[in-house]
Amino acid sequence: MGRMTADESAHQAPADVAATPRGARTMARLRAAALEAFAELGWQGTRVEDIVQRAGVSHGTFYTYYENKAAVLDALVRDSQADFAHLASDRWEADDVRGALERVIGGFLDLYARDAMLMRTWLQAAREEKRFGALYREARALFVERVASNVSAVVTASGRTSGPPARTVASTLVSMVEHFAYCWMVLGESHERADAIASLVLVWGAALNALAGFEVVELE
Amino acid sequence: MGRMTADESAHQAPADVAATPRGARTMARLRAAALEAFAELGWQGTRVEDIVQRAGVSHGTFYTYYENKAAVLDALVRDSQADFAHLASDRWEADDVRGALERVIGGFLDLYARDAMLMRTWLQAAREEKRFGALYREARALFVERVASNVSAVVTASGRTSGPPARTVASTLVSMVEHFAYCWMVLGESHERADAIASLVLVWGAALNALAGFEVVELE
Amino acid sequence: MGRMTADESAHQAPADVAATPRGARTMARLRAAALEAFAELGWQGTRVEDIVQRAGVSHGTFYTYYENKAAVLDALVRDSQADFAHLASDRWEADDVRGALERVIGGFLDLYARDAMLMRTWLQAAREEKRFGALYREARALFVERVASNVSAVVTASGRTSGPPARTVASTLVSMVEHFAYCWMVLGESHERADAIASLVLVWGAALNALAGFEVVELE
Amino acid sequence: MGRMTADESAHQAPADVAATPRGARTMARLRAAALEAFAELGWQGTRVEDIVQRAGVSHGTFYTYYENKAAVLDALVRDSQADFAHLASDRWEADDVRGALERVIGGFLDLYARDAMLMRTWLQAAREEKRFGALYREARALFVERVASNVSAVVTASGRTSGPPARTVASTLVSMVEHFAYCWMVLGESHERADAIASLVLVWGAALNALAGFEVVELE
DNA sequence: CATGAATGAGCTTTCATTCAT
DNA sequence: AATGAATGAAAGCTCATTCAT
Repeated sequence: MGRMTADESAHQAPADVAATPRGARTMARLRAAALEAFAELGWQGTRVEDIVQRAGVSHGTFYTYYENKAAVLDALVRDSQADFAHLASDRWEADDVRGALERVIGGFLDLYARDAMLMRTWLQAAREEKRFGALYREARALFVERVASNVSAVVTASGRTSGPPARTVASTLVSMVEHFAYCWMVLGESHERADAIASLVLVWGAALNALAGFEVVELE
Repeated sequence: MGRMTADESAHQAPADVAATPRGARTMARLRAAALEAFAELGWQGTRVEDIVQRAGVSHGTFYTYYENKAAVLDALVRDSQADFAHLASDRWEADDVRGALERVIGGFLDLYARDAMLMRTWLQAAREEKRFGALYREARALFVERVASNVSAVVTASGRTSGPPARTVASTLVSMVEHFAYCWMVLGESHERADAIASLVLVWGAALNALAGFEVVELE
Repeated sequence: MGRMTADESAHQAPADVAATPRGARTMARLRAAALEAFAELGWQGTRVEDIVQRAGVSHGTFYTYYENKAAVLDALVRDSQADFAHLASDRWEADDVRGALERVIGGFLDLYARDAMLMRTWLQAAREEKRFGALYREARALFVERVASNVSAVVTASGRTSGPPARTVASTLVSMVEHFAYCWMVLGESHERADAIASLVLVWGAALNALAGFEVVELE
Repeated sequence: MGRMTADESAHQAPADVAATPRGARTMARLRAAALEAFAELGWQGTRVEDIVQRAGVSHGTFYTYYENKAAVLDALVRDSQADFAHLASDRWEADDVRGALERVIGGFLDLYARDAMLMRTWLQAAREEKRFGALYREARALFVERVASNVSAVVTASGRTSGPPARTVASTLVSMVEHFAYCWMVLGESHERADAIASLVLVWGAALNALAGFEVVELE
């Protein structure tokens, strides 16, 4: 979901610090250590000290590569979001909407599972640092817009014109997947993967069918 | 949604400090000042200093009434959640499921609108303070459980037995309303109230119909 | 010499922190401790820690009264400069120019002796902090301007019109007294007070006589 | 003015690093870069990083040539002061004292103008680093002593014996020229070169005449 | 009940200097 | 000779909380 603006990526470390293999190795260790620390201690709770300890480097070295802990998180989130963005860009083929739903929802949940700790950290940071809040809104907006455009296509094809705006519907559907994933994988609500996908596909499918006025998505 | 546990309410101010009218007035001013400060500065950004300044009392006075800023937020959230809990406890009558959906969804959005700044603060705090995280999970669990029980009743009445578990479906539906409300009223995503309710009722209704296998909720 | 501008005094502690006698006492101790620390350790060498240790208060207390070490120095310098400013404002009476010179030069040297360590600190700070550099230029400009105006009066009375501008002459004379005092009392150059005054008065007097074309200042 | 003591020059780079043409070039670039950096950023404000960037060499290379930034400044100041020392060593011929004054004062101002940024840096450094403070006092002492000896000669020739000691008078006169030059060329006080020389020669000349008791220096 | 001065632990960031390559 | 990654000490400032008045 989304992509950095120039401003947001402005705080990256100079490209040349990792020019040597040694530098690249240290940078990678700092990244991994940061992820680990964020997972264990949370965004707030993580001090630069916690990162460098896990990376096994000195305090000062951190600042050779990242301006501050926000810069490391930024780098981590940017990579993760690139993968999410792929999902959003898929078009739903009219003859296999169900398949499209399964792919986008399943893919989303899988990525979320992979990056759950990162998502948690990002959302923690987003509550307090404008930078990450804006990034979140931007990433979400992209997702909502792509879903809205697919929903629109389905409804238009069906000939229906009434009903709530596709953007609002898309916003509710995206909210559902996103927050469900958060509650499941970050807060620890207990669910089976198969049930989760079945539920989400059922709700999305039923909603699309209702909007279209006939069975666009096979639910049985 | 939810209710304090003994442990969480343990840090209330001594009952007697607010016994006098003067004490009660000071306490009320601190509450109002805290809400205002949280809204303006966020959970992190609010210092005890910011609260007492707005309340027009001295620094030390704060601690006469509340143990720390978490205690004020706790009190504010507790009151707000009592209202949310009412919504969750409604049973959906079989002959007017649509009406029930509209009441619970509409009521939720109205309460959320009233307390949007408080919700924001609470969620900020929940990301970093165990106390509020637990409170959030508890409140949410209550809601999910009540919705699951209503969904179950609808499905059972229809005679269907297959499909995803009611608890998982309920979790997705509750996630949808809750996060949509957050994105709309806290993050500032732009929506019309009527469209919002229409969308949410449509999705919930369609999902219930799909689960039940026939039109439990009239959608036209 | 000179007076604070609004901007320069902007960083003063809030007036009310020293409202109580206890607060006033602490503030005075911090001032005295700062002066002592500056004298011993120099501007650069003095850490807030050095000040609070000498004052016998905790680190945090310092920041209740002063924003940083520059703010204490500002306060100290402001008071000192008020005294210097008095000297500069004297008009030289035509019938006792020598007396006027002795008063202004002697007075300057006495004040400088009293505040030598403060002057040293101020000048150290002025080399690196714009705030104090500007303050110094301002204080000096006031002095030069007053001297120039007195020199002008003497020359005009004499009927002479040629010669270098009074402002330039005043600048050289003020430089002489000021830097001589610095080298003597700060750098430790060895001089007798009587010789110092005799030399300075001799040079100023001779210069005035030369400008006026006859003996305005009696030198024998 | 002045010359290094063994101790102060002890920290020179090993003689052989600049033995090769390449080494000599790098060293020269570091010198020039340092001067530039000091002028732009001040003594405090200049980091080794700022110097090597301007010189286009790596961080580590700096330490091949100079022990630290003080060592570069030391080298720069040493060269500059050699030129000042020439001025001080001139004897004033009895039949052209005015010419001697014009040469020494004019020469001083010209050198000061050429090296104003270096003087500023040196004086900044002198306020905080003993090494440069001592160097300054030494350079100044030499100047004062030479002037005192010339003043003495003039007075002795005149037959006068009373009056303040030549050393004290010389100290005031040297202070005047030096600090006037600083205020003019470093602090930016506005003066015309001709007026500056006229004023300074007038004051020195008048002082000498007063000491001698007759017109040693023609002032009209 | 109210006041507000005092405390001090805690985290961030900078940069001179070293040294393995 | 040159490189540049790594080091780590050092200092500033904030703010929740206490407690004497």
